Amino acid sequence: MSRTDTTRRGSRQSGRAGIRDVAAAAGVSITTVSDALNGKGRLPDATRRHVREVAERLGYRPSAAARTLRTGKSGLIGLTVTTYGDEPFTFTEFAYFAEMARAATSAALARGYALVILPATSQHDVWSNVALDGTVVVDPSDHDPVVTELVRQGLPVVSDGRPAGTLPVTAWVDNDHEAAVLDLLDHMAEAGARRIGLLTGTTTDTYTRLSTTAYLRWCERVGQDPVYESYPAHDPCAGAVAADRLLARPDRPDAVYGLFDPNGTDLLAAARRYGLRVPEDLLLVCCSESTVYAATEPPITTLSLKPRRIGTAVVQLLIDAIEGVAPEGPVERVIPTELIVRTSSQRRPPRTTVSPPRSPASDRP
Amino acid sequence: MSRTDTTRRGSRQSGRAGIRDVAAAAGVSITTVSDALNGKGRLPDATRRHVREVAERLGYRPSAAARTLRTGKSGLIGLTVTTYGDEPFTFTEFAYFAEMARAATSAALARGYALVILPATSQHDVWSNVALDGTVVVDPSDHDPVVTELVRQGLPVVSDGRPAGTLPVTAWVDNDHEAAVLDLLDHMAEAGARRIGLLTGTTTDTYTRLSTTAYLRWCERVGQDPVYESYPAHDPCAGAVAADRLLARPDRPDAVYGLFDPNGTDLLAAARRYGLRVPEDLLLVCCSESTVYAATEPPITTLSLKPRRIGTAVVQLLIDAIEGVAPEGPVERVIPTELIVRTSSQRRPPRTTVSPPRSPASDRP
DNA sequence: TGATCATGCAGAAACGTGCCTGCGAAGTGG
DNA sequence: CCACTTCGCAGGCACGTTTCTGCATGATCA
Repeated sequence: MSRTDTTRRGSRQSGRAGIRDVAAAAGVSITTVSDALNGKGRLPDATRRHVREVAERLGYRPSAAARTLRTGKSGLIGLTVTTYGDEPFTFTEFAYFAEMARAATSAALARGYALVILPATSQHDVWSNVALDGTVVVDPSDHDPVVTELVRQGLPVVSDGRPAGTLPVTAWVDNDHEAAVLDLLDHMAEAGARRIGLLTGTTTDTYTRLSTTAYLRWCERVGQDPVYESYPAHDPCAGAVAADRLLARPDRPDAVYGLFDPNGTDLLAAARRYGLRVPEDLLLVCCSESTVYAATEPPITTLSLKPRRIGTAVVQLLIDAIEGVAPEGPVERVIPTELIVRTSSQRRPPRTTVSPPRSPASDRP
Repeated sequence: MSRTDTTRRGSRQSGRAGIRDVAAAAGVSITTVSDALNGKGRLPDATRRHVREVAERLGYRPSAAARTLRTGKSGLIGLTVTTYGDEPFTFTEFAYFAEMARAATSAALARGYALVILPATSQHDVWSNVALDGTVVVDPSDHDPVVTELVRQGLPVVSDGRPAGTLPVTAWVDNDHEAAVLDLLDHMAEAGARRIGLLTGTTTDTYTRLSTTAYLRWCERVGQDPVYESYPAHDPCAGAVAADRLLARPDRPDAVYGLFDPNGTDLLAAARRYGLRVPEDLLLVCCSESTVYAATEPPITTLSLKPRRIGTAVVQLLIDAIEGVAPEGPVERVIPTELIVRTSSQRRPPRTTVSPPRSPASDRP
């Protein structure tokens, strides 16, 4: 009677073996199978081994959907990238995102979670079609609708980038952008820069805003007139144009810091166009994670935001919150930046000649 | 009676609104809500609008887990990267993977699917914890255990890279590696190469094998003795050493093709060490998607495998198979490669002088 | 010897949907 | 006026787990 009930519709209906099939094959109940496989309940080792063996023989894999429905945990976390403008999907366009996403994926897997990459501007379809335990949001805008929707659903949200305003994130991770910019400007000034220009963005995200105000504060402190050009960061052509404008100004700077990844090559090209030598006539620093700048002529000093450490920290905090390990109240974590000094920001480099046969050691540090 | 039954345990038990809450609030049955929201059944527009409005007001989002359990479709597809050796997660180490993953993610989202990146060597935990509708496998090895397990579960599997042996994949996408190598060797021979060397790998994956045999065939055809060095592709240091060995040989080649991404810089460094000028004394080509090689001294000719097109094609085929749009039998799709010719493989370049003020046009084509 | 208790397991209720079945009411043709 | 179709919607089962509750059985103890 009970046997016919458990095998109600035949054991091979859906092709895959279910927990009922295992129970029938092992001659035990569904409960016993579940307990044996999950290490719960009070079962003698003999039964446990027997059930495990039968499950193995049948190639049983528990249904992730059913488990998620029952337990409320899916083991999936989302990684949201806020796409600029109408661009379809600019992820990995910048090396920062690629590095950060890689570290986040690794960190998630190490703790038994899988990571799903979702653009913020995606059709709502995809968002509600995947069961998430929590989400990492990259650079959320003020009053971000995605974030508010997620917290309304009761999901923990950790942001890469200090949230603007009163955005109710569970935790956030960021660099100290202001300190980084101040430090970097000091570095250029020490290298002999008299008037430092800035290549910045027109967007209002936290990174752009903090970096720009830090620049303005620094200018005020040292008594220099600000010299900067802004452009929409998502448009690479606009970046090249802005770089050109900056060097075409009557009050042309003798050093420039570019906030975005492609600014280095753009500024280098513009400098060549105006016959400016780097670093003799123009000091150059840009914020980038790209390895390209180790191989340019000359190599360009970059500010690294340490995306790997950020990606790892963000995921750790998120999983802590999901599993309830997190302390009370919002958590903030600041990751130090690193200035990778290369030729472009040293007015008196070790070798100022354009030596063709460089030593191999200088290529692979 | 029926009302108390539907709201059995109170409507606010789990915090989120369920379909029952919507039904109760709208004064209709669960079936009607489901039909109204999914556009099924026969309902007058008035009821449909009313239900949609109530659902919107309550902020109702259907449970992805429940829907997956019911329908059997999760809207998730996996992207497996076969990690080399014990390396934790070499994904995006090579630009090829990064580009391919990005294109795959985009293509999946465009069709309403989300993409999960999973390493093949991960603990089985993660694999069975996420409900996948199908999987993309990158460069599966012969008799790949992951692939066989997946097809045993009845999931469609599409591979990037022609499967070796009788691996039962649903479809595959690949370049014509043999044709690409033959074409590329011809190109170098036309540029004046007399003896072309090869930097290859010790692994037995399809890409390495096909490329190497194509090289050997070409050598036989033109009557040249093969000159090659092999090394484990996952070890960057080994690559540098192998490049050095190749140029240190008594029968030193006057042209080299490197199969892997970092080979270009490695060979360039080795050439400098031996005082060889590129391209005057040594022609250089390597297979890479990295933009670094546009900016090296000199710029290096690369073979692009078009990872974006591959990533897109792979996902399209997979989703076709999932949705049953696919034709009978295995599908094969060959993506053409592209040889990006730069200075390193042209013995008589347009400008052979090291002109300092290059024209801006040459930087941004 | 009867009461108490740990042990080993089975029953069954959820979890939140989708969809098949079916039932009353309203319209329609003879 | 009756059979018959169509419309509009409700009931209820099933998806495959986890887990709470509970029931025998043998062991232990007063």
